[in-house]
Amino acid sequence: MPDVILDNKVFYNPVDFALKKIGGTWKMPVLWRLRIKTMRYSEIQEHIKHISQKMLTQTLKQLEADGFIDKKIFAEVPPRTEYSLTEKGRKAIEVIDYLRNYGLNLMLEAGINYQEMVEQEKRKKI
Amino acid sequence: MPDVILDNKVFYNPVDFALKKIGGTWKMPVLWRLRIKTMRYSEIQEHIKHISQKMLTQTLKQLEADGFIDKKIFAEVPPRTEYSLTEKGRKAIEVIDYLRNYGLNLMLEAGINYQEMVEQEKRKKI
DNA sequence: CAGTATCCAATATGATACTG
DNA sequence: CAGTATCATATTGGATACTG
Repeated sequence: MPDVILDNKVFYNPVDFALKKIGGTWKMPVLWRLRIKTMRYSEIQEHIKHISQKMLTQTLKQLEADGFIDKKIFAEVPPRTEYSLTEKGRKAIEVIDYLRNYGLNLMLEAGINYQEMVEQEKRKKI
Repeated sequence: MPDVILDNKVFYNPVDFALKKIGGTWKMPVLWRLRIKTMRYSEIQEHIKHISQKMLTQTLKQLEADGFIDKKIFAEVPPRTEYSLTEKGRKAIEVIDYLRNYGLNLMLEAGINYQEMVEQEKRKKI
């Protein structure tokens, strides 16, 4: 397999390329939240447990630069910014959905019923 | 999303779980090579450009521990070891194939015809 | 041949304080 | 509210030398 160089980065193969675009700890969680609706910065942060301001900002910046999301700034006080999926971002959702189902299967094989865990957490919050 | 803890590791979500099992730089390349046939250590190393001995050993060890590959040691001199996919490993190939196709599409959008690059490299070697 | 062991560099992520 | 800037830490990967 030949190496590919783009924007001064080296990609070893197509999977490496895909995962350098939407992989890492936070890109898929952010895209996944946006599949439902347009969200503002603080809203995304509230929805994703553990994510720091630094990583959220960095993740949003890269996803926008790579064309997966759109950013709309409203000239208001206090400022408001809204993020939404592009068509390219919506294609990525299919990949995330596929990977997510595979992950759920792997977890079941390991004896973890994740969907049930999610249900239990909902009940606690009510 | 609740966190999941298994073997002293924290997983944030199902995608995180899947990619901690078959993600990283080298696991998918190794699994992908084994989809064709059983291979020995040195054979895998020759097929995967850039991979170091350390990373190959570590990758094989983790894939075996997680049940994606089988390791068979032959009591010969010099020693011979063969690695092959398990049924779980063959399921992972489907995921890799999916991700690979997505990566090829992303590359095309970025103006990179990877399949053509692979063809050109073959011609050079002949 | 098929690994181990050790040390080092690069990158990814986190914590904290500050700002238009 | 939506960031930036800086410093610290953790994880990953690479280089090199050695071994049953």
